[in-house]
Amino acid sequence: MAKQSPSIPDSELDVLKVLWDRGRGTVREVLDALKAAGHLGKIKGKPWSYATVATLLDRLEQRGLVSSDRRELAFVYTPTVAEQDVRRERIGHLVDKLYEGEPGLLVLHLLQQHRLAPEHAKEVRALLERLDAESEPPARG
Amino acid sequence: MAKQSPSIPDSELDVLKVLWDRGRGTVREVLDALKAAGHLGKIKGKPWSYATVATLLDRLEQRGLVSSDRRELAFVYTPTVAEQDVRRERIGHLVDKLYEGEPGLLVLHLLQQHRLAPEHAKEVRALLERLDAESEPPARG
DNA sequence: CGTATCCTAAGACACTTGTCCCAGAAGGTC
DNA sequence: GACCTTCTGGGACAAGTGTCTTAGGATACG
Repeated sequence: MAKQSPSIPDSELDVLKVLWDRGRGTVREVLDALKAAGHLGKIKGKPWSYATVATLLDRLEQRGLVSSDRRELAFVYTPTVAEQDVRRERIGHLVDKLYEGEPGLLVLHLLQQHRLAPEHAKEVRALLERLDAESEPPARG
Repeated sequence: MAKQSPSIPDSELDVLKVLWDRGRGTVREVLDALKAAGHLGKIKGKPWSYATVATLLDRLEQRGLVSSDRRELAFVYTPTVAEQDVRRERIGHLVDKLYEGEPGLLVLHLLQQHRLAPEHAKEVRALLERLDAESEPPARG
């Protein structure tokens, strides 16, 4: 056993997101959800075919990221990883690749180059203070 | 101008980073730098061969991300994109794919799940206050 | 000149990704 | 039972990536 998460491809991620949003779904349901959301393939620039979604779900299952369960006619797929985890993995990768493993640098860049919604900025400040207080030694004299 | 960068592959990024660090370099220099840094291929898990680095530099040139200039014996490669830009592109992608286009959410996640070095935390707080002050009406009284 | 070096060019090759077609099986309908 | 409809299964195939081999040109050195 080596590594089963060679970074999920974008297309599979799109499928996975639908499952995260809905909890579970069949090929057809995922396809419809994507269409409803106006999703388009990155190469052909048009909505995926049923087969494409099926393949993607299949590959996700091979990666162990979703599990399938046959009910009635169709397989129902359920994610076995949390969005959290995938996000964490992606961030980790990005930070390692482009920010020398320093999440702080990424944060700085985000703040400098991407204007965030004010409510997020507020939350960020609050969170930061909380963390600050925690990590600080109880300044005991 | 649309997008000529269908996301740089990781391997090419590794090469590009060396060029960013050193300003420029030949195949051999990049190779040596990577070896010195203990870099290993992701599939074979061993240091790249000269040819691999050459291929990667070549592909980078095809993408228009580095330019080559023959001096003496060897080609010298120089990056034509700034690390900044690549970082921005990557972040944008990540934010779009996993954070509904909200950089603020990413920041929040980073702060919650990745402990950052205290000096970065400090900088972040400072930066945030500055931004805050700027965007706020100069409530001077 | 002959040989050891180092460089480039060209391409090979396996695996991954993006995308889809088609032949059947399973179930419903009259 | 003959027919749809919807699913699954099993490829297929072009591009993109990761990695290397091989052949050959230029340089350097005795």
